[in-house]
Amino acid sequence: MKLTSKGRYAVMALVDLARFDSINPVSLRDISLRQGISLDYLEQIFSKLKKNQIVQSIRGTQGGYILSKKPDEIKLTNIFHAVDEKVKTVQCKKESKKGCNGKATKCSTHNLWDELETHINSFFEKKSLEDLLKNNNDQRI
Amino acid sequence: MKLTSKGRYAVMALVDLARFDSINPVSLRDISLRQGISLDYLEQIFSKLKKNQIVQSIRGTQGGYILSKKPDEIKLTNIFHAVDEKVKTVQCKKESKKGCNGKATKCSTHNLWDELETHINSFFEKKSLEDLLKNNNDQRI
DNA sequence: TGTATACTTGACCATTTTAGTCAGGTATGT
DNA sequence: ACATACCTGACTAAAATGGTCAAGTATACA
Repeated sequence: MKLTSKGRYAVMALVDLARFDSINPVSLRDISLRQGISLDYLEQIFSKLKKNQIVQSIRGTQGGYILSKKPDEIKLTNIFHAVDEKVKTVQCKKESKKGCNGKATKCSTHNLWDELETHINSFFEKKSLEDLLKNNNDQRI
Repeated sequence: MKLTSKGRYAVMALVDLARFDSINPVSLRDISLRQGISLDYLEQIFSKLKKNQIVQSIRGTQGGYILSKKPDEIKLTNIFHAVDEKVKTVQCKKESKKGCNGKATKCSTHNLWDELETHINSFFEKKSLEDLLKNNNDQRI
């Protein structure tokens, strides 16, 4: 299962963006400084967020990024998906002829991981950027 | 967050054990053959399961391992904890003087990971080995 | 008492993933 | 034209993963 800093950074950056993009586009440089995330790494992340239509870019001086949708329309599941944070627990290779671990049948834990993924995904599908914004109103950075 | 093959193997091995240990102790060799898990790796895993009182070992010929408790008393959370599968999503270092990412305050996603961990743990706390046994009655290996 | 079985421990290692860095671009507002 | 800021791809150090290998120790049983 993958749930690492990349996903966390993506969420942090978008929360930052959501707070400031109503006036001007927000440059990655600003996000980098405010959130303490490497600029180069942010660029990689935003490249993916853009491909997935979560943000829009505006080039040139005073350029930057803005959200493509309203914060309540951006679910965490969208964000994680965009940056390749797969909520995939363990690989019981699905499409090989063999079942899990080379056996002819499913391993005894196969269904378990399916259930777990559903459980986790339901969490991320409910949560939106908007929810996180509310949550952090009194925790100014 | 970590949820990898080690945890999956531990669960698979214990399901195997639960099915066969009522008659004789089950040797790791048998589990290795039935489940397709390396014997050497199983030994590492069972060393930890033993330290955490999930299994007991019986040495010598005809020796092997047996469960320390009944399958319905062994929750998945116990198993994962034993083999160091921490359901720890991302490190926002808790006890450092600095907050997350070197900032003075919590990062905007800090609470999120706490909630997620709670969400996942509640899943594992409900599930027991017994549940998995039932689930696999008609999926003989 | 010898021997096979099976647990026990610790060191080691190849591969993959992670979390970036680096070096160049290109586009655009002023 | 020039500063700003996006854009892209290659590269990499460090850590985690998923094991292997070697050398034991304990016990049952013939």
